[in-house]
Amino acid sequence: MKALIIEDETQMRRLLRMVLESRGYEVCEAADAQLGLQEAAFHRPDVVLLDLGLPGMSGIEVLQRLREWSDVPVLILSVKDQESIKVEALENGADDYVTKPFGTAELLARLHVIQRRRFTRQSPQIIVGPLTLDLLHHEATLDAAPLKLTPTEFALLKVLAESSGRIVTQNQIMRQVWAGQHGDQSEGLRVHINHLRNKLGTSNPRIVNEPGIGYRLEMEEMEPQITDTQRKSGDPL
Amino acid sequence: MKALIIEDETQMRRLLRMVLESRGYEVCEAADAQLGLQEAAFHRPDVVLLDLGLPGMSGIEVLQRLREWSDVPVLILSVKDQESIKVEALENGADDYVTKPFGTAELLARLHVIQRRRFTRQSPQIIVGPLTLDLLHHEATLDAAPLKLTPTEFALLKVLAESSGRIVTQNQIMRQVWAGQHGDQSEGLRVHINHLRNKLGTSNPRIVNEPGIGYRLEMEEMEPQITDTQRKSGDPL
DNA sequence: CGAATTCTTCACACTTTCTTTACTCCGCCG
DNA sequence: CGGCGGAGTAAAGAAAGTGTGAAGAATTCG
Repeated sequence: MKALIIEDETQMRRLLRMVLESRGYEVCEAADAQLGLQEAAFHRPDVVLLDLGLPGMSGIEVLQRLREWSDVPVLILSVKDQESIKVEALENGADDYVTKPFGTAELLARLHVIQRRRFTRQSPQIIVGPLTLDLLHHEATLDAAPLKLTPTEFALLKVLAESSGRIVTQNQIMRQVWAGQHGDQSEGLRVHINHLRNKLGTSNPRIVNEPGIGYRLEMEEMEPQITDTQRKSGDPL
Repeated sequence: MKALIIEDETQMRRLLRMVLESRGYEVCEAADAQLGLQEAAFHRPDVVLLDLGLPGMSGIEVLQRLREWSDVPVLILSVKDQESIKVEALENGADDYVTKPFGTAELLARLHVIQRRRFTRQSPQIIVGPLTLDLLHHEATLDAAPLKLTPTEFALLKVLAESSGRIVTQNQIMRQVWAGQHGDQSEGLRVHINHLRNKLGTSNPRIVNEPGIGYRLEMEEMEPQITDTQRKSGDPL
């Protein structure tokens, strides 16, 4: 996943690059509007971060030029918090708008959102936080980095992600992943769960075990709203 | 611009016709699968709206029959919202998918997109790095040097190049390259992949295999992707 | 018709993935 | 404490998928 940063301040460019690369993006930079358009044409990024306060050509104009030939998602960065400028940028085809200074969490979240919006027009996907499963192409990405999954692992993760947050019983998993052949118990399942956990890493969407029942794909760090109604309703199986 | 509606419910047909005609489409209708294929052959529409829930022949089968001789953009209509059905339709050559009930605005927007995509896709050539496929003349060049490809090899490379960088399922390849004939599995595919790899040489656009899934035409070096190695949860931000 | 090209089929070595096995860990309950 | 059942982990064997060369069919073309 390639990201292009169009930003004149070196300091800010370096910060953005670090943030993005830590999430698996391939980053290229441009220090002014002219270079930015060239880089966009050459590298064909999957997302553009555009500063409005560029010297020379205005950010809005860059956006207009870009939109003449590209539909790449564009996230606007600016110190200006005026509504009129937001509106102008969005009307010219920007996908979202972040005001400096901003938190890296917010930046990444908004990046996620705009990429998701673009992508879901293309092919059916299952999205759980930073995890994305492209069912048509059998591709999985975590943050912006591709995840290399075997067919069984993909099918397994798909089952978990389809009902993410809820428990999936071992029987359900066995039936959906190993359709057709039944009879043998969940012996190999634990192994594949283990492989998946390793590939998913220790953070974000985690596969948690509900002893005696099955597994659940859960996001931490989200709103920790613990309600009684939130808990699993009777799963009769 | 002619549109063909293949839909059994009279109510829905009337609605679609109204929506489309209000936008200047020339509309013809078919109430079942058999008629739909006849109409498609006779009127040669520029876009087809196909309901999956037809009596008799399944929508998927209509799509397959249609794809044996036509590249017309097809927009699937269905009440079913299951991901697997979406995938099946898209793998069989559908261009997009709308779930009933839908807003007319969304319908028209998606129609726009798939027609534009067809046109740009049928633009004379596909370019992937140093590789160029001239679809009109069935010629391929690599680094300005002509590539001598057999018809099958060209079709195969075309499928891969059309979604370059992404995985193309073996099913997708089989259906697009050996359209019409079904039944035999990917036996000869491996041989042609091999031939293509030899002709492409060892350098830039490479055909990489995703075991159990399919193939992908990729450029440049892959960034270190996440495999079995553990990821760190601590983000240095 | 014959020759060249192209496609398919097959055999076999090789790689990746899946399953099986064996062991460990942890919480539970007597 | 110590056995028990469910789960996590690692490694080895089994299975499935893939790469490759060559030979025979099918096709095209002169």
